[in-house]
Amino acid sequence: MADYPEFSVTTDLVVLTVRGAALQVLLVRRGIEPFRGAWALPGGFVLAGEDLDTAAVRELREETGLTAPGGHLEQLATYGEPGRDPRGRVVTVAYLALLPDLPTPVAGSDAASADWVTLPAGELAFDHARILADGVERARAKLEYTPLATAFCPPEFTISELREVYETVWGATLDPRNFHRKVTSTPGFVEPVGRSVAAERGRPAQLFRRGPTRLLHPPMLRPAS
Amino acid sequence: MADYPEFSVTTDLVVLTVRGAALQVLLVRRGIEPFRGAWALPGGFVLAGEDLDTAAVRELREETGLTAPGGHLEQLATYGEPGRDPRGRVVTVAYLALLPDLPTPVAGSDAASADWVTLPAGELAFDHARILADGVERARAKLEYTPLATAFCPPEFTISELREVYETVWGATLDPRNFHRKVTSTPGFVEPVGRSVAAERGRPAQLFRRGPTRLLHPPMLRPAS
DNA sequence: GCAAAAGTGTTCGCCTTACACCCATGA
DNA sequence: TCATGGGTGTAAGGCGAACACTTTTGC
Repeated sequence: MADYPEFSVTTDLVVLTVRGAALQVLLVRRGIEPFRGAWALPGGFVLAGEDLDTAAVRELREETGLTAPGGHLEQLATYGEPGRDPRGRVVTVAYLALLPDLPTPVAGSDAASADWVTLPAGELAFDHARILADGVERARAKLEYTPLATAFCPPEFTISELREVYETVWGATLDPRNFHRKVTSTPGFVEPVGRSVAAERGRPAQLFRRGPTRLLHPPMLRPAS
Repeated sequence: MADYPEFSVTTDLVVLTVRGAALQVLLVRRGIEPFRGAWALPGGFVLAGEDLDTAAVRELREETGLTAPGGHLEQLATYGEPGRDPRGRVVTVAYLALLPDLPTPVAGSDAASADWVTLPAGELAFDHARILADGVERARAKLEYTPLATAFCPPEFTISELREVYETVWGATLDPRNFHRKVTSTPGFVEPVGRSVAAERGRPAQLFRRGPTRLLHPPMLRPAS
């Protein structure tokens, strides 16, 4: 063991949400060098005796004040190119988090300042632009064959809200009628709550909550580019 | 940086191949403690100044003597649970490699001994059984929507050979006629070489090589379980 | 009633499936 | 000529895309 090089290990988070009609990512302004003042993904060093997943959850809570109830957190990929951090040899295990649009704004507790930024998000510190791009691509792909779009929604939601998530993340427009039928006919995707909610205009929409299925059969199909 | 804990980083490889009608994984017998004498995934420590991908390619070459020409190598996932290595805090970046059934047997150059083991592969050192399971699941899923099955085949192959790869990895039987039509009609999946090869019995089969497509439209469908 | 959004019915065409059938070779 | 595997034709059924149509609300 002593013959081999030592690394620092960090977890960085690609935290995505859908607000209005925009896909947004949680970014922090770096308060220290390197890249002081630049936007970066939230994250930090893994502590001794701490699991990688635990570190990611802790960073998410520290940066956003949330524990992702109803949200989703998964490992994305690991980045370890020798020159990627000027401070030394740092390996970053990136995580992807999908959260509903929470009324609580970001409380930058220990970060200099944190904010939601609409994509595309311009220049980022380190290789975070690439990590962000990988996370967005993963999210787009996973909407097809998993019910993870519900992670962007509150616990109870309408089919239209769910459709807006798909349209925002994919940057496409979907037929409301066929989307409704597809979602409600896919076993275990959503379950009716039994109540309705009045919209600003038009017929009230039924409320649904997420179903038990973790994999969609058949998958939702992204329109041809 | 000095305030944060130091880690060792390794790359471990899930190297899969299809031989005969069996899905096999490359395993090594550990020559040193811990887990001396047990089967383990090939791999080793990342060197100073070495990229993670580069380390994976190096380990693959050192353990198998191959540079995976025509094969496939991708990052799988990262495992960093505190107690997973009794020697200390080790984070392992796992890679998945898909290789054709090479005439060259495994040359265990610096490993104690390496061999192909038919799945399922019993007890493994560390948490390698879980890493292996993750790799097999990734391979099964990727055959659906990518042309990676060709990574298990030699540069030129018949449609029947490709079908045997699918059948072996999925553990399912596929209709030869429909499989042939599906593969040859999916744009960019395979390209005809123009030559044929005589089989032991029956009509000679046309040879194909892999096409340029990286994503299958439409995907190959796994039969309902 | 009218506008607007929710939700249903129906048709068309493509793709999968199942399987009949023909082709090319060795014995 | 027969057995065997390679490859094509074709009809039935399922599903997605498109869109007409009905339902339920606010004004």
